[in-house]
Amino acid sequence: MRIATWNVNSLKARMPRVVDWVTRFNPSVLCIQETKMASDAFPHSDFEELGYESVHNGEGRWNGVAILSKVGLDDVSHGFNDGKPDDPDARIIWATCNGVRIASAYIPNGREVGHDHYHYKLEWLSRLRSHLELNNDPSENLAVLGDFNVAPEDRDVWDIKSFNGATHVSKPERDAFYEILDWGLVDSLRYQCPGEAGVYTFWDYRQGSFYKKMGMRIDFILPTVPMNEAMEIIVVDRNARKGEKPSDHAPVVADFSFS
DNA sequence: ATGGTGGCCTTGCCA
Repeated sequence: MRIATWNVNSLKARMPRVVDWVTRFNPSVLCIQETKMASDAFPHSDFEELGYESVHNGEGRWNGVAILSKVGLDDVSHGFNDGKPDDPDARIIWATCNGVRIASAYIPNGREVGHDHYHYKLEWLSRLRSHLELNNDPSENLAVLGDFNVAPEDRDVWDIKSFNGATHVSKPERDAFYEILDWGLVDSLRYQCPGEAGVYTFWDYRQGSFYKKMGMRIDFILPTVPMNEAMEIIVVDRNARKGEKPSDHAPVVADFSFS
């Protein structure tokens, strides 16, 4: 079972790249973030032609998350089931594919430390942890995939000194990220590459960041401990950041073999 | 060189 996540930064603008990537990598499940697309505009039929069922939680101009699957797409839900008011943004969608509970998540950016949006980000991460506690079990096959907008360690950014006082690396954000892992999820790329630095999933469009290797590792595949045991390989396809009209994020893709 | 890009549509805001 091949599972992937990709923040496409507008599915409308990225559709040719997404179709090309899906055709070549043939994932069983692809989690997409930042569709920036209204619900009625989602190209379900184009994905159906490629062999995928699809579900989308969209709002239009911003955010928007989707799951494509070749291996079933059941028990779909949007947002959090935690007894609190609905999240106003379309930032997470859940489905069960081949017996694996999957989430495609786009965590708020935060904008600036101390900004209202930063507090919303911390609250959002806390709600994700609560949702998992209330609705799931860490012994099941489950994976949260997506753009977390958090770099958990200093080596997950190109130069920590450039991030003094910045979002994505602040202690409250990192603590909130590790609170989610502490429920029973594994940073699977870090697990496979415990000694690596310079493995990134995002490079800003500005400043020629990609060519200068000024990246950040902020997109993750986070399986439960038992599911992580079934992982065979995980890679970042940084080739997807090259060429014509790339997203500013690269896909992360992992293979799992369930006995 | 004190800005750089890209995407959306609210031609400013967001990342």
